[in-house]
Amino acid sequence: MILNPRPADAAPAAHDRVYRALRGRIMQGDLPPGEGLTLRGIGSEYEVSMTPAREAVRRLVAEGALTMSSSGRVSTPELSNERIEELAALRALIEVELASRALPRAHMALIERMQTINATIAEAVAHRDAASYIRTNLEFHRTLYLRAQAPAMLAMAETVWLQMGPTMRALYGRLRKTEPPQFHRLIIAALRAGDEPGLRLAVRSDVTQGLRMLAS
Amino acid sequence: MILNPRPADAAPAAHDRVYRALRGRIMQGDLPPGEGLTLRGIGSEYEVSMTPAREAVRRLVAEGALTMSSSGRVSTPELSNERIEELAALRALIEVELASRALPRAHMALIERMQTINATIAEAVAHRDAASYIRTNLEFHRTLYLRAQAPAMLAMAETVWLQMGPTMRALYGRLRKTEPPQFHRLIIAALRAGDEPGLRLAVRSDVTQGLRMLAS
DNA sequence: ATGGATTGCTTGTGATCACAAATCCGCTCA
DNA sequence: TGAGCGGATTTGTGATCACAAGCAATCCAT
Repeated sequence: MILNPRPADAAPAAHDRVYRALRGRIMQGDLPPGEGLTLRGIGSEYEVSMTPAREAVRRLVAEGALTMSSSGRVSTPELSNERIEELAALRALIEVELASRALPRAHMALIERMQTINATIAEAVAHRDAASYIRTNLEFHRTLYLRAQAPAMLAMAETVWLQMGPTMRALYGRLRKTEPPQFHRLIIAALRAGDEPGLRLAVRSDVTQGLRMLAS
Repeated sequence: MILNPRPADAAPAAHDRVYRALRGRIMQGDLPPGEGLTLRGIGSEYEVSMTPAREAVRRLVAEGALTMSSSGRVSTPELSNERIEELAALRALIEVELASRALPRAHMALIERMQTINATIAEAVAHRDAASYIRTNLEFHRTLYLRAQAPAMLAMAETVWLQMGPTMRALYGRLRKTEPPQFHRLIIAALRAGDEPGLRLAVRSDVTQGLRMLAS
């Protein structure tokens, strides 16, 4: 029997490090829509050659986090209103299902953790910190969905988040008077009550909420 | 004004050609689950160097069509029953929505085209041709979903198909007595009648049908 | 002064190479 | 007979280079 087959603490591959860094920045809205990226630029920024930069970018393009022109230039996506509506509908479909599957396994410790995260969100809103808001909001949802024990669905949901990242920043950034997340309280209340229809409605409302900002 | 800015008929990039070829083979079940692939092997098979082969493989891994071990070895995925259930549930969620959105735009020519495809499926079943069955079955669904005018959703659905490709082959391959697709007739009938609830049920049934083969 | 061609720089693509790690094979020894 | 071990080979990773296409700023002609 092999004693130590795990490269767990080994240095992660360069392309993976670059991928994770870029992915994090995109998902939490660090990059505005339409931002152009170059392989050599990414390479020098993370002190690697073009090869790992290319692989990280390719992976993000495959996930829809970046778009690639016919000539190979990559940039953050500028989503049309129709595409935003589609992505919101996908979020509603997948996340309602995830929440529903998580409900039977949601015990008190989880609900309290979500309440803590929700308090952090309220802080971010008060400080007009868009990046912190987006990041903590995603953490709120992910905390719940992890309990669904459905990794493929969660991966799909994260892919959708990733695609909306730059646009979310643009939306929340231009927003002046933001109210604390009202639907998060409904989600927590439904979890407490074990109310599945109420939970589905609350999640759907929370996810679809951002759409109304498009009309502004 | 530039007269001819399109590289439409230009030679597609090598990595893209390799990607499409591999993707097609995976989606229609040419490769069994657990099949190992090597970059140099792919490169020599398609007469390219390792670089395009690596990019094609990376892209497929990002889409879940291939799995990558911690040491970087790639192979077609061997799905657990839990994962298959998840993917089937995702298909049900997304494809029911796609069908629902396509329904108002489904005119007679489309329905007739689907009926033609369905006849081809029956032939494939009669000849025990698993690859042809899978390919034509996907064409049946894609023909309908294209009418939904929802490219992001369709891309998600195709990603799920891709992940199930090798497993589908294993499932249909071991199947002896196959009946022609019963639910496809229900789908067509619901389209004709403009019956949205019936369409949703028929699509959900058709998508979930394959799950029963797991119990065998 | 303005429109259009052209030159030079930037950028992505693909090939090749060096290297380290993992895998696989046969061998040895208990 | 079988488990552990050794080296040879295979394999992925990352860097570098040559090349062609793209893009932009410039320059010239009208």
